[in-house]
Amino acid sequence: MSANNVVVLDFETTGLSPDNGDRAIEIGAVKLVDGVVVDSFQELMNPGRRVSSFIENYTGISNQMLQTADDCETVMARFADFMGDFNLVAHNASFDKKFLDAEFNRINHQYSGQFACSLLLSRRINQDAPNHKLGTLVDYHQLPNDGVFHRALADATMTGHLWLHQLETIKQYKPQQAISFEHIQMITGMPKAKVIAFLSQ
DNA sequence: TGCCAGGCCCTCTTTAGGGCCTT
Repeated sequence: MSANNVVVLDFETTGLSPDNGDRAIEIGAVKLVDGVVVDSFQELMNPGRRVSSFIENYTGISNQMLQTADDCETVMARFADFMGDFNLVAHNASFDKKFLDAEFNRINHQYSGQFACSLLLSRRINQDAPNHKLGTLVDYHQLPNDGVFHRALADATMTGHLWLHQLETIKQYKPQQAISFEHIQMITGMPKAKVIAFLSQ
């Protein structure tokens, strides 16, 4: 499957670990088909308990905003319809996958898409970046943004731009080759030190 | 009461420790 056809997603959550009782409070996503945004998704969801002041300040999502939101199960069912069987991209995908799996488990939903991680890809193909935080990479690559950070759709949209930029970077090394999703996963799974040499072959 | 994430990756490594990322 082409790496240009993916759903790029981002969660805002009550904390770092669903194993510690944390829940999703917002999901945002963009659907890329042939490298173009054809659809987007953003919904707040009520986790059934108050979020900390740290999370309110970090995300700008207040307890008041969540009071009127649908519950997580309702929103995640709608998101399941949105993402379908698309492959998935996230920045530090291990984090978003943990929450996607935990929330989908609650509604007994299975999905077939595979995850790719723009953070791990950046560490391999942009070793000169100051660091690999999403905000830093948006500045470093001069990617489009509206100045909003730590909201789900804004972060998912910026990650989408980063992903497409990364595909272009790989194409410079492999101009004759169609870049597949499996190709990205292979590169990401390679030892970091060997990646540039591999791309230059 | 006291606890509080986890996978990746580098190095002063592998019988380990700590920084980077995500909220």
